[in-house]
Amino acid sequence: MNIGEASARSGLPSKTIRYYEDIGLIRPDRNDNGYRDYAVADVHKLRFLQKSRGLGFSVEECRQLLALYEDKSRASADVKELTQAKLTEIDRKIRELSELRHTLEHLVHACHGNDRPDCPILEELSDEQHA
Amino acid sequence: MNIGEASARSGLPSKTIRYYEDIGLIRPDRNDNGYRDYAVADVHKLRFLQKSRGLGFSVEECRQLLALYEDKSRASADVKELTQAKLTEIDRKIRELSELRHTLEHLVHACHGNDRPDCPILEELSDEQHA
DNA sequence: GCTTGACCTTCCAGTTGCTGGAAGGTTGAT
DNA sequence: ATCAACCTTCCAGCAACTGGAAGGTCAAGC
Repeated sequence: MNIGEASARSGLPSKTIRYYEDIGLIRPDRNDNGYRDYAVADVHKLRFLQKSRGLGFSVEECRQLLALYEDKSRASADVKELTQAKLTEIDRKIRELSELRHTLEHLVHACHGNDRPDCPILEELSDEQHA
Repeated sequence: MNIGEASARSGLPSKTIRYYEDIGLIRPDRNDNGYRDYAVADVHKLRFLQKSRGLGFSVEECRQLLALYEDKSRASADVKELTQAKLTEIDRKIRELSELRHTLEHLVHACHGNDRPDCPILEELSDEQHA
């Protein structure tokens, strides 16, 4: 499929997809006319990239995550260690998002308007992290 | 407190903290010697920024989130709408992180080495998102 | 009191990760 | 055949830092 369809299916702008090719994250085929030709597997990788980038992983981290999937020898200790590190990071992010969610809910439901600055939202958030 | 301590307490590099001041996210006092002087509340904001940036929110989104906290009139419909939008976004991020976590666990425990490319990890991830 | 080292300051340049636009080729429909 | 809607490369610009130079401040030790 052409880049336009890959874009539509992955949720990434064509520009970004070409950029990801530039930096070696994906390697689509080329048609005789010079157009890029994306396989379904490429779209899966692009969706994966779209999500992991949106979740605050750097491009290099995304490269590692993709490598985890592609690495033939991913049963190795190295790969398991890296994966475990990423799992820990993901758990932390989930925890932080839950805290952020709690904070915003608190803002909407509990602190409507006039009880600030007694409303110690950011303090709470910080304290939780300190603990 | 000086920027060094604010950095240590917030987890943000001093460089980044100065940058956040440049773009108007925080406004620390200045001592007579010209040094920036951070209050505890500033550190809370910085921690907040450190987290929300790491969770994939843009600086502009972080500015909105901070504004939600600071806005005197945050009981207004506008603010509630924005907050609700952010809550939806946070829920999506949490869901995506959970999927990513599932994928990685699958990589470590189920697909050790030789059962690829039958192991349809990215396909799964994509399908879940399609649904 | 003077030096040393660890702070702090500003400013400017470089990097990462896109993003927009120009200039031009391809394709499919009218 | 021409028109719109694709695609191509290339180059410039923006967002969000990041590093380094050049220099001021401060507390400790001699």
